[in-house]
Formats: sequence, structure tokens, C-alpha cells
Amino acid sequence: MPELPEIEVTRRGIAPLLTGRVISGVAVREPRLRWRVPDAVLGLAGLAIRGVRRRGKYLLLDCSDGHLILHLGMSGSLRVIASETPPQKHDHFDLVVGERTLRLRDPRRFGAVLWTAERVEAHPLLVGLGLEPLSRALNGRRLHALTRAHQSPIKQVLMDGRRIVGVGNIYASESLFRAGIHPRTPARRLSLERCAKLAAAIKDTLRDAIRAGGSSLRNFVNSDGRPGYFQNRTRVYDRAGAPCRRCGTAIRRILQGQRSTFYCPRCQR
DNA sequence: CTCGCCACCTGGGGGC
DNA sequence: TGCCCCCAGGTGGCGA
Repeated sequence: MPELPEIEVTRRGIAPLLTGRVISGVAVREPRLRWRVPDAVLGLAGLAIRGVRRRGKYLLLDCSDGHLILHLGMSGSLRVIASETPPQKHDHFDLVVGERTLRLRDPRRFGAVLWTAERVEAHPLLVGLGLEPLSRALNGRRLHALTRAHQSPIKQVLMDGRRIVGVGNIYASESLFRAGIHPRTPARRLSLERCAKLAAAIKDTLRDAIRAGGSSLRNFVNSDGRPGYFQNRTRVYDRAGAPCRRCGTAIRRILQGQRSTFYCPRCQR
């Protein structure tokens, strides 16, 4: 389920329950995630959790002696539950904090649980990541600059984590609709003005999605913690053939880099 | 460097 | 019911 808004909603949900607490136990039921869960993770009991940060789609649990790096892949979710709750199928990893447990469920196992004792920003998976879209670093000028070398379609550049992090398949389509830009436009052909519009559209799209997901935060401690776009009406994503909410024209679906893209042929040029 | 494509996995839905 | 095919929100890694 996770793009940046889902990860951020998750972070906000789990942070208050973990920050300042001491890890009392760890369970690894299935170590074969995207990368094998390192044995070091089994020895984390006794460490204090100092904070929970997000970098792109990675969640970083800053501990007293290193950093736990979590990624939810395509199908992962995290929940804080009562520690005695029996695990279900696909519940691969637990971080026990007294009477509460942070539990990772990930049917497809594209997610990751990693540990580093070094500076986490220098971790190989994080070191090459691009701009945080909700930070001031992303603006029209920066977007214009970082698209200059790319002949490829803007949709695919938006999803390239080495340029901008956190914009996945759904929100790439949604952002381009808001900006009125055709997803096949070669990135380098976008004017500064259109880049400014797109940068603003990305921020608006992600912020709205976080706000929509945030309304389910209160459920995070219990069973039904599904945040995100289930309650978020998309404007184009997964709406092929349905009328554009702005002009009524049928939404189209195309393939770009083996992924579905949705757009309005009239509103997006 | 960029680009295009494959791979990793499981499950759900539709057609027959 | 069962089987088979297609699709799915991510992203590292490969060769060109």
C-alpha cells in the first residue's frame, strides 16, 4: 500500500508509541524479505528508541546504538498492537516494547528490515536518494534543473528515487493531472513555469493524501489501521474509461516502463 | 551518465 | 469449484 503519504501517516502513528521506550524483545518469523533480515536485529533488546524518522519511503528508528531501517515494499504495513496478539500469516517481524508491539506484515516480502550501527544517511540504500518532495528543496527551479538531462517521460522521472523520493505510481499520475501535464512529455522539454506548477502539484497531492490518511491515525493501536487512499478519491488513478472529474472526458490508461499510467487527454497536454 | 527491462514474491479477481 | 492468466501501491541491478 505504501507511497510517501502512507509511510508518513504510519510514522506519525507509531512514533508516539515508540519514542523514548526501550526495546524489550524482537521476533523474526520470516527473515527472507527483500534482503535477509540481519542477525544483529535479534540483539536489539535493551536499546532505547530515540525517534522515528522518514527518508523517502524508508522509516528510520533511531536507537541508542544504531538505526533500524524499515521499508514496506509493495504490500507491507506496520501496526502497533498488544504484545499478546497472536501473529497471523505474513506477520514476519515484531519489535516488542513492553506491553505493545510494532508488527510488520508483508505478504509479498518486498519490504526490508535492516540494521546499521553507522551514520544512517551513509547507508548504501539511502545515500543516493533524491529530494524530499515536501521540503523547500523541491521547487520549480530545482525540478527544472534536475530534469534537464532526461529525455525520458516526466512520469518516469518523477518516480526515479535518485531525483525525487516518495512519489510512486499513484501519486505520479495524480500530480501530473493536477499540473495539467501529459505523462509522456519528455522531462527536459518542460519549461521552468511548468516545473513550478508541477512542484506545487506534487506537494499539494502528497499533503492532501497525508491529511486524508491522518484521519485514521486514531485506529493505529488497534486492528483496523488501514490509512491512505481507501478513503481518498483519486482524480485519475485506476479510473480508466471513467469521466474526468474536471471535464468529463474519458480517463485513459497507458503503460510506461511496465507500469500503468492514468491521465485525462483533454486536461493534460 | 541515462535508459529499458527483469527480477524478487503472494494474492485477488475475472474468464472459462 | 478449479484452473489459468493478468494485475498489483517498489526499487535494486543488469547490460546496452
